[in-house]
Amino acid sequence: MARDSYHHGDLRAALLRAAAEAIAEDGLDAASTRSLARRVGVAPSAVFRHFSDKRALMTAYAAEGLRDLAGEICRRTAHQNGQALLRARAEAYLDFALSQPHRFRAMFRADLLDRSDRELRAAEAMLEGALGQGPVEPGAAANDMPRLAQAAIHGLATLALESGLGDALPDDPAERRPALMAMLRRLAPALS
Amino acid sequence: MARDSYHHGDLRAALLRAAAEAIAEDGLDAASTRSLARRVGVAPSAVFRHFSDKRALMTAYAAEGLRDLAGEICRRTAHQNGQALLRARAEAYLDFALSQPHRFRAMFRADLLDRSDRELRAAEAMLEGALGQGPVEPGAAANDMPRLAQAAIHGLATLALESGLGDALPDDPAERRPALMAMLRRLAPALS
DNA sequence: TGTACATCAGTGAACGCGCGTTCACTGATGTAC
DNA sequence: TGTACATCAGTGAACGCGCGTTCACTGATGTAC
Repeated sequence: MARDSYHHGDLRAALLRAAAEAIAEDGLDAASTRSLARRVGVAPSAVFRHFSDKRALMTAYAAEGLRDLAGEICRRTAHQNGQALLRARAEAYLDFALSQPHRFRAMFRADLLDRSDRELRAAEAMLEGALGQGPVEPGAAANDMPRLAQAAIHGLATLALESGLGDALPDDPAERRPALMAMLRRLAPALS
Repeated sequence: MARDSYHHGDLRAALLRAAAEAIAEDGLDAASTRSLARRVGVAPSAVFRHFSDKRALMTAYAAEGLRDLAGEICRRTAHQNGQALLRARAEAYLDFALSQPHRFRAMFRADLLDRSDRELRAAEAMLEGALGQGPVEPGAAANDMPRLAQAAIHGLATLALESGLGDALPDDPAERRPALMAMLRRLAPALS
């Protein structure tokens, strides 16, 4: 991790870690290739030895986020069924968005990402998988309800982050989560 | 509209019009203060005679968008009731997002806006009003269903714009609207 | 085990860029007498 | 109606900035004999 020699060891991973830190602290604009290089203690040009361009870096960063979210959802919905499964899934999604807002935003900023990237597509598929395994009997017809549920939760999360819910949401950040969870509880039955 | 004299006439409005055009054509990054000044045919510094800073300009731009969306919703839901009202509202919201994606994004980009601006807050209230007058008997208890419905539709719109719906949505843009409307039709009953 | 050499992962300087914003200014406008 | 003057809305030059990316380079690494 520390710079033990001329060669870094794993600069690629270090840059992604730096991006995660910088973005968590100061938002997406803090993730310039130069500032990340600075953070890691490396020349600006070194970045391009590991990423073809800035977009590639952001894409890798976003893919990691999607994978993490998918993982978190799987973890928190394991051994759950029916209504409880849906609720646990939604809560995991919302918690992720609320606790890592900048990261969450980056994951859905098409303008920053390379949609054709294989790693990104795989990560998206992984998230879809985590969201898709609904409480549906195997063999039943394709069901897009999980997707609608995601849309609803995604909208709730996005609006909450961008203060798009107006006075439906308390200003105090500490009270936001409970308020959102309450809304969620009302929403969940409608989407089962 | 044309520059008929040394004084512009209504530079403020002209700048907002320029922003609308530039953003519609080339996205949010195209709305730098300098490029807007260029577009209008005015010195870069002239912008700051009408807006205290860039954020103020973007805020005015977003407020206009929110008002337009609210207006559009009102227009298309007039004389509607019950299930039809909900669907018309959702369709108006989705159509706005799909037909003016960059503009729609700007309206919900908290990082670009001054949330405390009075004009913006008024515009938000206007949109809430347009969304809030649900099919609820007057005198009934406060109902946050309209907000949940907005969240669902907002999520659908956002995910569609950012290609977050994966293969649930056709690649061909022309087929997207019908596909989304179909999803909407399935969603609407759940939210009444 | 020791040396020669190809490969790899960095360096450092430079490129051109457009940005947001400021300042002292000047030309146009409209108002008061 | 004509003139004096305050106000207003522009100009134009300059500021400092950080950005993404390129290039020829060099020092470190690991492999083959």
